[in-house]
Amino acid sequence: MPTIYDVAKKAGVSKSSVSRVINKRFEYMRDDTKKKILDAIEELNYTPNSLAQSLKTNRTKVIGIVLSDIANPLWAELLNGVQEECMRSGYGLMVSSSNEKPELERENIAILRNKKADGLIINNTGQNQDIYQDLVKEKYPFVFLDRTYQDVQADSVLVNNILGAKKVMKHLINQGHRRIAIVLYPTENKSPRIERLEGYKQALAENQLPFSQELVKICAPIRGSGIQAAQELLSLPEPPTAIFSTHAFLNLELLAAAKKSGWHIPKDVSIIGYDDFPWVPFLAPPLSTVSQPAHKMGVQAAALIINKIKRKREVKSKTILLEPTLIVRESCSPPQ
Amino acid sequence: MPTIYDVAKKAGVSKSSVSRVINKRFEYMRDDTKKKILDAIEELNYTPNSLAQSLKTNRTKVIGIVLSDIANPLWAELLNGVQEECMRSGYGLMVSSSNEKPELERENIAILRNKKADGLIINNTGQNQDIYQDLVKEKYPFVFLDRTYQDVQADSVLVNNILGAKKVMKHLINQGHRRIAIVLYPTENKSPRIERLEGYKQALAENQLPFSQELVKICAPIRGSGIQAAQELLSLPEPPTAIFSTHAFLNLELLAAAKKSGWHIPKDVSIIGYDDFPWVPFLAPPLSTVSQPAHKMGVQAAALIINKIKRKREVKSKTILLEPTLIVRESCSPPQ
DNA sequence: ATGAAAGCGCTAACAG
DNA sequence: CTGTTAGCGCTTTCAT
Repeated sequence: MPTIYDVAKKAGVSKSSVSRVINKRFEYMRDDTKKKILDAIEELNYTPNSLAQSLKTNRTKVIGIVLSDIANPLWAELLNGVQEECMRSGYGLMVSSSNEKPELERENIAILRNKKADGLIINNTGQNQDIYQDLVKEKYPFVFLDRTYQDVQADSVLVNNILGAKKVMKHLINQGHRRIAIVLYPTENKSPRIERLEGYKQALAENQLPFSQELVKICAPIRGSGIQAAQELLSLPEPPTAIFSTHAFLNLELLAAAKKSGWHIPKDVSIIGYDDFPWVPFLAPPLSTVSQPAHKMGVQAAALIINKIKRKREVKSKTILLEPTLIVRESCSPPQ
Repeated sequence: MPTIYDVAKKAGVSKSSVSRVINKRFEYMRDDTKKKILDAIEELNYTPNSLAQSLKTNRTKVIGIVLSDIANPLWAELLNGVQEECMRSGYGLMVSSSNEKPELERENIAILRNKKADGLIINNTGQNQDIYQDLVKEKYPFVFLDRTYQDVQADSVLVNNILGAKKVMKHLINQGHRRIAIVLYPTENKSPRIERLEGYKQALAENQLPFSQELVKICAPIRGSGIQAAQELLSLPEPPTAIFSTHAFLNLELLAAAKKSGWHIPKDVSIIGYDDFPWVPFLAPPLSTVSQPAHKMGVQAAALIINKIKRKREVKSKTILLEPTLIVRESCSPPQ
């Protein structure tokens, strides 16, 4: 690989001049030297060594993202948006996944920092407050994605989960449902989970419906827990007429439970889920869901962090709150 | 951030000794100096600057992956495997997606190379032979993932697509189907597409069934083309009794066509698809599909490239061929 | 068993 | 307008 020195030699100038060309500092440069250098670069097929540049300038033009669960197809869409925006701005993207494990999140953040990512997008596990605080303290640029963390003063790109839950509840209540259950994973400081539950509660209160603890099912974060939850709900003396699923995995487990137990959806019980995907219209039955703008979230998060990297000056921390959309299909009907 | 010099000063030794500790070259080091240095590192909370290390050693401990379409959920699973293996070996992972566009693939590979990724995993678009050749010529370590490229002598991690197609065909033929259609995207040098079609043809030949061009539907790589293909097939004077879909997106479009046109699957036509996901059992009807070991593919590809990076010596290029599995559900039945 | 010194490829004062 | 110089933080001979 040719170096800046080779170019300088071939063009008959100093390295400084070549460096000026690389960095487009043409202000005081004569056109003919510029041309000589450009020609030499062309001829040698030279590209600056970004490692050397980064060492010198302390900027890598790489951002890192820590996902909580890369297996969730929502993130695939989101990653697409992030990657798009990165390319647009000439940034590279390092990806990692914590699989909801706090230790892995720590490790991933450490790796990304060690590789000198200019900034981080963090879909936090909610279990590493000290690290998030450190980042703030050291003014390491980062944004929270999809999940915020209350005691940490940082930029975030979020979807309004209270609103999402309320849209769900409004739809069900309008259909005449009065006993509505919610299934969710343990909240564990994860803001979307907390807020969806909160939206559920608020909607009940606003409609003068009683809150009943037995209709709130916290599912262990393992496969199959949603099936059991559904079965328990439907075995209640006074079972719910509708179930609000707060997670894409749980959506499927509710369908599995119905299949297993022979319930008809929506005749026996209405189901409404979270997260929409291209295959959701073809499920049995086509599921009504809350759709989140994943791609847009990705673009915005990337744009935000890149912007933050560029102008390092203290800006008041900013939250971008996107709106979810309720998509009505055939999995809900008025209760019998 | 403390540098190696700070550690040396605090420990009262030279930078060389600190470097030896960082790189675990303890052979000739007295235990007490080792301890002094370790203590200083601890105390200062020092981590070596990986940019400086990389500049010196020409290794970044980063690998890059170029996906052809990050939106396909198959890659989410695969990425998970890649990322796992990367962490295990202490490698960072840079991700990009070409969205099947050759120019984007070029650009992504260029970016990854510029960032000095030690090796590349390429899910190629099949349209950039010159670049793949360059990589080989320059001995830049890379492996092809899921798609190989015939004229390029490189390592690959693949799934046996001929076998996949044959398993599909065997299942259908055993059920009594004689007119079986295949829908696919333009082959465009993409080995899985070529091979699935090839497997289809071979299976016909081996079972003394005629090959009929009208039963092969090449769909434009845009949304909705599969719907039209299905409608054309079913409007044939002698329509197929079964359709083999070779792509996860087309699976859904066939279901959409059925829904739109009121066909019952499998009564009116049997459908069998490619790629299995957690939601496939809940589709209407539960789709029989070919399942590919995506996670395993990711792990193997990462392991292969990391291995290749480590021992640079010329090794004969290696292909790992994994087996797909046919999962039978309810979307196929003997023809009427 | 340890240190001195050169240099990876680049940028950025500072001179001139 | 352009070149000289001094590093960025590390590794690696080569001495001792």
